[in-house]
Amino acid sequence: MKRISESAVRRLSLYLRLLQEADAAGAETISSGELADRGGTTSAQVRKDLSLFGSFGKRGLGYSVQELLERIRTILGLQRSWRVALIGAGKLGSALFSYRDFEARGFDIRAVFDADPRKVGTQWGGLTIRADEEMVETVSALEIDMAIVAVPADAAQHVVDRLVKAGVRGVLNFAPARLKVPPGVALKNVDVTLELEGLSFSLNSR
Amino acid sequence: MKRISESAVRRLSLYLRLLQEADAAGAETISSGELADRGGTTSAQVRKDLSLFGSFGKRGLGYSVQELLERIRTILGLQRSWRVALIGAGKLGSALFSYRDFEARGFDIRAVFDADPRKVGTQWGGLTIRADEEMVETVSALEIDMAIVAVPADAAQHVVDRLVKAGVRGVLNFAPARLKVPPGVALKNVDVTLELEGLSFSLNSR
DNA sequence: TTATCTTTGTGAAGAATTTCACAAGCCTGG
DNA sequence: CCAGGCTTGTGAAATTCTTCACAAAGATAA
Repeated sequence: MKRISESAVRRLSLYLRLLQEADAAGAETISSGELADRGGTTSAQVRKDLSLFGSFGKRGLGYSVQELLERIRTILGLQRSWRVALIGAGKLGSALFSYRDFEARGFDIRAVFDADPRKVGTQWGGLTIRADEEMVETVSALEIDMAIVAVPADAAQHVVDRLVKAGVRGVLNFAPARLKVPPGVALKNVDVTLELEGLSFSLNSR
Repeated sequence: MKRISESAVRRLSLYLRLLQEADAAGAETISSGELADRGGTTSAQVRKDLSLFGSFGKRGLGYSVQELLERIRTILGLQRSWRVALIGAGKLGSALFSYRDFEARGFDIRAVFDADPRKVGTQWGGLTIRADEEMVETVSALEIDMAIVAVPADAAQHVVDRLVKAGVRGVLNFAPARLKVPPGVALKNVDVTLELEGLSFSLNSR
């Protein structure tokens, strides 16, 4: 299959959200133009993105909201739910954990780890925080698919190495560090400082 | 001046971090190849990125770490510090507020707002949480440059409208919503669900 | 000094992504 | 059934981004 660019995937994810809104608003069908307006892109872009995976629309009418929802869910692999581990029970970890929107979208946090012995054993909404040392064993046993890393930068690589050893195949990293993962493991970074610096650049060059 | 792509700016921001690490490790000079290895890109890319702004290196030797640090700081607008408002004193807001790395990088949180009357008046590390209603007045008075929006999706547009009215020129949005801002206001989105869905896509297509 | 090694800066080539533009298809109203 | 109005799907063009490849220049060693 043709290679799909990262930006195309992001946009699909965005369309999914827009479709859910349209669905909640009771829309039966939606056109590429409407999706484009709401998503801040162009109708040609929307159609090209979708055409990478098939032709889902009806000429003259647009796309069935229900059908397109289902199609994009399938494309993104969201028909199933994913087992997620959260590493780091600090403030950020806590914020992410209680952001229960994840669950609604099929990302199911099944385990939480922290390096701090004082936190280990604490209950977080039905889960017991475990020690980092247990990570490899527990993550394997629970068949965790992906992990969210919310630890300090200097601990991140070590954590990721453990996760990889435990068979995790995707990592979402919040630590401001460039992590190394072997091929076959997907890695995404969220770096807030970097975003702020991007804003700084924009504000600076006017 | 030539248009600079967003990806180039992100990479500059990354080089800045790598240079700080190199500096801390005592390096005097660094080559495009070393930067590329550490940053996960290519040496040609590094040189192209830098050449957008001038020629800072010495052939045969590389770049002076100190000088390049300074140059990139200038390019990104980080010689000055920026006045930042944080909107939303929930878990995420709290995590962001205590992430004091921002301050070290010149992003100075000067005001915190929340819609919940029970939180208003609370002290957060020297700052008093203010009511949303005060936003326009206070943000103008404090000459806030940019804002971090950490409120629920359905409140985000309203918040941003207020911020724009108050003269804010950059917004970093954490709410899962597509926000509208007038031209002249920079907007960046951090959307964790979208990143997770990107991972889901990767794991799904193997 | 000269030969060799390294690394930059940059046109030019190549690849990827986005936009254009239009034929073809479907719907509605008459 | 036909005409008019929309909207898709998609080659082709345009644009943007990345990689190549090499001359030029500084460093080093003898």
